[in-house]
Amino acid sequence: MKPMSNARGFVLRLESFLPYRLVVAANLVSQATARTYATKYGIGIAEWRVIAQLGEFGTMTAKQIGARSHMHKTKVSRAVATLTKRKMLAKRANREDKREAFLSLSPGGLEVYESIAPSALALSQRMFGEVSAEDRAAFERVLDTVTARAAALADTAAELAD
Amino acid sequence: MKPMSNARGFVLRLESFLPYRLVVAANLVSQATARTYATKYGIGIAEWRVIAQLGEFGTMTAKQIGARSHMHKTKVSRAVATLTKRKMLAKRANREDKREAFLSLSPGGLEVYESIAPSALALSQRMFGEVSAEDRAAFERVLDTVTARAAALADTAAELAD
DNA sequence: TGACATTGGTTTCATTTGTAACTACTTTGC
DNA sequence: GCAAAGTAGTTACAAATGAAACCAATGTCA
Repeated sequence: MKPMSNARGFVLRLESFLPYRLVVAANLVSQATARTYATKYGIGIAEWRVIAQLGEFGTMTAKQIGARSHMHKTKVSRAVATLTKRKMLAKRANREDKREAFLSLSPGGLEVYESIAPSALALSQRMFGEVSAEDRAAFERVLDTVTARAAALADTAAELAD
Repeated sequence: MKPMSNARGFVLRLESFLPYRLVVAANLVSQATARTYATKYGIGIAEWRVIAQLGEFGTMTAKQIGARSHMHKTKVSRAVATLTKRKMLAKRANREDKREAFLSLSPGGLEVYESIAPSALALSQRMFGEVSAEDRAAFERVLDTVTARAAALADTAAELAD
């Protein structure tokens, strides 16, 4: 199938359009990851992210989790709710500010973390293992700048939206 | 906030975990893009992708669009439906196979394409413009391998799921 | 020819998601 | 000390989404 050239002779090639390719790749990664977590551990991505944050930092408020993991606060709220229901989280009230609560992994949650984390690394290895160190470094640089730029753009676009 | 080390002394640092960073970056890009398209042209991402494909290739079936754009067939179906409702698409029956239909941009649809495409490029420029040519090349290489690997993994995970 | 499997595409249904409204609490400014 | 504004987190509601059932048409193969 050849790209046709249209009235203005202008063609946007999606195949080489970076934002598009980035999103497609991420969707596939996300899907593969989700499938693995779901089938092996019966847990969704949002839940896993909460566990991962708490596994890494020990104790956080829902707000902190949301900020660090770039998740919407309702998503965090629901993930926390289901994890609490499954006894994977410990909630401790904050005396100084009763609106928020300190969250951490329960022994059961820690167990899940300890068992998923290595398998997450293995999965990552399967996806990025072949990539050379230089390419990986470049990849990270690009991700950094793009993340920053896109975040800024998303904000300004959100303002324009009103 | 320092990462704590847990029982096994094992810590997964999400900040430097590539799949995670990839997905976060893509979400931001996707959000920025969606916001822009929505506010400026009143169109969603799925609809835009259909338009982009048809703008690039002229005439395709829904199935081809789905395959090329990595979209679920129901998503394509719905996007096509709303675009048809807005008179941006022309549907032509296939005599040889009455199940499928040939889709292409109507004059109105072409107009939309012609006006969004440059602005999409501009948006991409704003996000990737600062990236050096070498880094960009490396970035594309990594995207290629990761896309392939993740697609394979998503498939096998799907099989395991049953 | 005619049963059976397959395919392109749509629709139904349950789930997921984000927006907005809300509750409970805290901070600010007077 | 208190009204107004702001914040952490939850909930209600509507829109988006994917899995599976479905329909019509085509292919297969005996």
